[in-house]
Amino acid sequence: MPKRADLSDTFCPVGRSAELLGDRAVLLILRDLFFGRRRFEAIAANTGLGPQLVSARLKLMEREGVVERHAYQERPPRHEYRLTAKGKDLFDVLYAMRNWAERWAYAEGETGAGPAMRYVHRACGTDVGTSTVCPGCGEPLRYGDLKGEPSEALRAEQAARTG
Amino acid sequence: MPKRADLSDTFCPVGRSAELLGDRAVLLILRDLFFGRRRFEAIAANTGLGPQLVSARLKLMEREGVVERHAYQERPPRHEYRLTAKGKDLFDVLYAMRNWAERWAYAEGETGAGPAMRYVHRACGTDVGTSTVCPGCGEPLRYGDLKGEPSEALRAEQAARTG
DNA sequence: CTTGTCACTATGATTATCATAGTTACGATG
DNA sequence: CATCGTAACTATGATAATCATAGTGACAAG
Repeated sequence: MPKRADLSDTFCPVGRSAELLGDRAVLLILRDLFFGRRRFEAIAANTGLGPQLVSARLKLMEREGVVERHAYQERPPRHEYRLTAKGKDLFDVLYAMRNWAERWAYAEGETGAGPAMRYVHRACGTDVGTSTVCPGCGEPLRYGDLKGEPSEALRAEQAARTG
Repeated sequence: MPKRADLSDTFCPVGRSAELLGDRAVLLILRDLFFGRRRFEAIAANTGLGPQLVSARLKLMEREGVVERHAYQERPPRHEYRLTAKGKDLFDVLYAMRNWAERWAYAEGETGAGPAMRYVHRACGTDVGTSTVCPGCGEPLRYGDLKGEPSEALRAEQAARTG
């Protein structure tokens, strides 16, 4: 491809987000980071992306300020990647994607009974379904408010990928 | 590229969404459709994408059931593209992207005073800022509840692109 | 001193994307 | 009736991103 058009200076907010988020690899890496996977190899294994692509995208995300590279030990040198505040604030986007998929992207009963990924509001214990506001207590849902529990099908799939 | 890994059968909901939404062109086309642009040429002009790419993505989106091709006149044959219910339900994703960008992707005062795109809750007239719940009346915000008003900077940019 | 782990980098084949130009179907203008 | 204009595309060739696979550097353990 010739260099794709740059959207980083458009005044449209969706355009600016699309520069970073309009990329499969970035979305998958973000998903893993939100899920608590911080190490390079773990992300590469679970996403199924090649190490070159993971490396390139993590560098991009670091430049964009959504992740931070952090040494968790010196000898041998080992690093992990953490979401910054700007990165954590992408939770709403990923959660909206999840909600949409749960509503539209599965065949009847494909994940057994219930959603592929169940979320419970920590504060009140309510299963939030696919709402942006807790159906129990009415509070808007933010990053950290929810406890996710993967369905049996999803757990099995992840186990197969990560060995 | 070699054929990229297929995510349409993963059990992860973010993965399933990423298959469609992890693509700049799809996001830009969705943005335009939400904004009321339904004609092929209008979308191509405003997004800046080539007609080949717009054509390919609209076909993909039709296969995925998020848009419908609709003839609005017979002679000469003219078509427009409309969001289906499944497509309209992507509003939360685009809105979350917009909110994130408004909070993080602009330099101080870059769009003048206020956001690049202002949204007002139709039901109560409150400026919703970057919330998912109306700060005035507390209602969750859905597609159709909001009236968008582009900033002067954004209006000028769009006018320049669409001639 | 060989094997193993983590975090990458290098290489080559394949394919998506862009810019530009061309096509089809018609209506309107001169 | 020949040309111009518009909408909605399709065709072509150059360029660049992606994938699979293999390899590197730093260390630790056996």
